[in-house]
Amino acid sequence: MARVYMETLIERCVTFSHIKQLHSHFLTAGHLQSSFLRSRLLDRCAVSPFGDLSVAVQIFRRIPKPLTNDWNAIIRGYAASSQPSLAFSWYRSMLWQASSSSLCRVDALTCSFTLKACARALCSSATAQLHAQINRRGLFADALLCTTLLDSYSKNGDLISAHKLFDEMPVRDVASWNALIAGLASGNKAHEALELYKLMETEGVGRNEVTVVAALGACSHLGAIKEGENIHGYVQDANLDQNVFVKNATIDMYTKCGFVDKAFQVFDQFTSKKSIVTWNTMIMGFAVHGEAHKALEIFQKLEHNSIKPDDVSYLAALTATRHAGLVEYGTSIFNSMACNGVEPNMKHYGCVVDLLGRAGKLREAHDIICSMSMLPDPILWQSLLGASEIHKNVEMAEIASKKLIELGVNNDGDFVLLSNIYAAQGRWKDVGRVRDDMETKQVKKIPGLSYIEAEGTIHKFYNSDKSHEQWRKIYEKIDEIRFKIREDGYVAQTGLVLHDIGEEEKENALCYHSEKLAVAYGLMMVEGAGEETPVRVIKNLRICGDCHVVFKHISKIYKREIIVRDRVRFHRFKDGSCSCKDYW
DNA sequence: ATAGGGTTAG
Repeated sequence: MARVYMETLIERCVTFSHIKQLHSHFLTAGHLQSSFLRSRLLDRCAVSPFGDLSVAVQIFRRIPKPLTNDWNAIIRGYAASSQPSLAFSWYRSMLWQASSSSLCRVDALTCSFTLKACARALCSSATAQLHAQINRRGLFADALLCTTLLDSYSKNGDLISAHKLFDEMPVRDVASWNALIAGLASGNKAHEALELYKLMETEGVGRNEVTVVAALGACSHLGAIKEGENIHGYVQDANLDQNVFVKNATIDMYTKCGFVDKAFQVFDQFTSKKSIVTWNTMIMGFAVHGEAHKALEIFQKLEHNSIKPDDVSYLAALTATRHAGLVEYGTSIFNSMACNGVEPNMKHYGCVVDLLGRAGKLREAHDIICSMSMLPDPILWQSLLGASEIHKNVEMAEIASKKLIELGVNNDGDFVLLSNIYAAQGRWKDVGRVRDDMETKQVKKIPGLSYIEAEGTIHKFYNSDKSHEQWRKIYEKIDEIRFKIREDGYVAQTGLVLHDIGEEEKENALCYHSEKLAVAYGLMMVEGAGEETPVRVIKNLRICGDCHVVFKHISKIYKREIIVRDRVRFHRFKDGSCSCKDYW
């Protein structure tokens, strides 16, 4: 039989039994002598979803003198497997073999597959070694291979090397740009990602679906709605909007920028096939905006559309109940997971512990942590500690703190919470002890940071920050706000201040919080704009309780909607109340 | 000939 025909047969294998039949046929017909057909079959067996890597390895072992492509098939299989790091040992064996045989040599594909393994196994040292190999073997001009290398640097978080490589690459195409933009967007360099995206536009480099997905992701991170809208506009102009990845990224962008209704509009008008991620993104979108009923309605629609919810769907639904305090609903969802074939993971536990704890069921939350079959991670105890603070339960707080100390967690927030609980009861001696602990343990403090987009740039504020060029005006604005909200009945939440100092000093310690500075600046900037323009602020930590009260007053007195994205959810202040209904 | 870049998550 002709080789071309056999090749077609390999391509037509869609079950494992096809592969096995073909393999036996090859054996009897002597086709395994043909290195071309052999490596094609090996590749199919090693990487296709219905294949079997261990069988591929068995076949490989029986090859007396494996050639380059036989090795490549196995390395490719391991790179795509659940143990990508095993690809490295195969790569090393191949290198060794190649040094003593003229039948196999490390080529561009070998490097490409091994780099894929580096990206998946998060191994930056191997990435650098491969980089050296690529240079030594004169493969640097290969644009595809260089992009794979760039991607591996990106995924390993080495954005400096990724960027340097990008600058040095002799040939770049759209995929090279995409790899770097995606790396920057997910590596806490979303701003640079958008800069690069805009550079693509000005340099006239063609953008595609992958480009806009990465750029939209950067907007989601930043909450950069203006740029997000621009990209969405481009998506529509360039007819990229029927791609499901693009849709999902767009929905997520509108959600994370605070416009969940707009996100739903995009979701609702999406006529081509939704993926499970589309559904999950929308459920999570409503969940973090506190719209639990809409989130859960969509969660139930999964069933009506005969779509099996996955682990993220459950997490999103649990998140919805968590932010709305729907304890019974949440518990029943949690308990139904295992029956529906989805085992709860650490994040599901995190959600449920928070749900119960926040609702004041501290004992139940504690018991769930203790009943877990896996080792509970520190976040669960942190969550219980946070709930203990809300419900002023010293005993449970001490249990949780003790666990955290045992686990060697040195997070300033935990110490602050504990000291908060003592402070709320006037136990200043205990407060002092916790403070001393913080000193001796050299706990690192994450500073609160809020930022706001105005006139196309991002303005950042820390607590009591005076670095903004308009800081005097901002502080004057805060004085004005304080005066007006006092008339509206505001009383400072001085119980939130940790130090044993006078009331007036406590109030002063609160009033220049980063989120207040950002909101005050935002109010100044939208003064001329219509009432429908909200002030949108993003904070890296959770919003402070006093700021929460203040923003409710502001939204009423200044007739201005304020949208705050904190570390875990959105707060929308309107007409004197917040979308979280004071439950957070 | 065979290879590269993408979405949701406490």
